[in-house]
Amino acid sequence: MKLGEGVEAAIHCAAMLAGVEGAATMPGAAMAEAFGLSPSYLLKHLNALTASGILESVPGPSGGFRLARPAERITLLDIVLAVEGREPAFRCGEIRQRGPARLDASAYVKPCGISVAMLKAERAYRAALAESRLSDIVADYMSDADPRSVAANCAFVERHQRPQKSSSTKQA
Amino acid sequence: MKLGEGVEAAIHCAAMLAGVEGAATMPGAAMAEAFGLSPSYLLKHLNALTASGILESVPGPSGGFRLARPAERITLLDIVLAVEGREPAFRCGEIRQRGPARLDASAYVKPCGISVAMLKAERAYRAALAESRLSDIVADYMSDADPRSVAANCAFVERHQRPQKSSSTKQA
DNA sequence: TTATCGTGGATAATTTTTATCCGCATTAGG
DNA sequence: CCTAATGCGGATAAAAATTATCCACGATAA
Repeated sequence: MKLGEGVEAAIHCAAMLAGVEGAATMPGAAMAEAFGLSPSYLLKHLNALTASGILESVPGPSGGFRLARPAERITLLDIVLAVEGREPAFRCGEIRQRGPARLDASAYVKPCGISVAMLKAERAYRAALAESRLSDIVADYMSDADPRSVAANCAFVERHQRPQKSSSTKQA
Repeated sequence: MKLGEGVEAAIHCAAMLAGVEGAATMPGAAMAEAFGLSPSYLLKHLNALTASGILESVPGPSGGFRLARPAERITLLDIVLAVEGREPAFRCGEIRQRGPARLDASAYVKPCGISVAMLKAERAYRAALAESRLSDIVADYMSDADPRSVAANCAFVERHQRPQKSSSTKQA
């Protein structure tokens, strides 16, 4: 059982985007630089977040990414599912009916008890992730982390965020 | 996030072994046949269960595998960890300190909040798995599943289990 | 003594993950 | 209008993990 590295990157990016002001955006290349990641591959994950409605993207110069909704309404589960896909980690292959002494299909209408138990545990996992809001992550970071780190991150965001032309959306 | 197919196989095998009487064993080849799996590869997973102390193995003709302790004291977590390894699914790569503006190491003594949140969810997952006992799985199967399936499985176990020479261990 | 079985290592096939690249559409700024 | 910066999507490749097979070996029941 393993989570791809993209999950870590995606969450860090989302947390960083939570720091950009108003409708401003931050280019994917800047975030790749901030975390020492390959820009082209990070874009793949950011695209996944965009496709899931977690991020918004703006093309063109001074384009980039921003959160599609307030950090209060983005959970770690949202991000994990966007990057890793919505399928459960445990996939029942119905090997119970793959043996040589196969019965009629009507003998297997009830779901496999093993699958039920595994999926139940996975619901607990997702429930816990759903309780972690991005805003909590950011708030804890701001209050708990080393002040130097916080300052450095804020400076980075300040330096790389791109204000947007006044569209109808809110402006900081 | 994906679990290997070996987990499903391992749990089904363990559940089947819960049905063998006393100190009797069941050969890996029989279980591979029962579930339509490649015998050589299934053996790998059964070995992992043996190495973790979940199964016992007996070499020689009329050898095979049996549970190393009562099914009441084997949980799904035991099996999942044995097959998938004990490492958490989320591994913090500390990408927060991999950017170009690295700070002193002392700025990163506190664990990354993202990692903390992810690991907390994983503890919930494992706790849920730890509450599923193999004996529960088997009991539910016996009472809920289609009687034809139960009968077929019992017959299979009956046919393939190998009684052991009277060692000091209990005998059915 | 022989045949059956688990053990462990080596190896290969397959799939997934990670990563790179290029052409395209969009758009801010001159 | 032109240019350059940026995201988007697809194709492709490199790397790693998973899945699968095989063989030589030790153990042991018959």
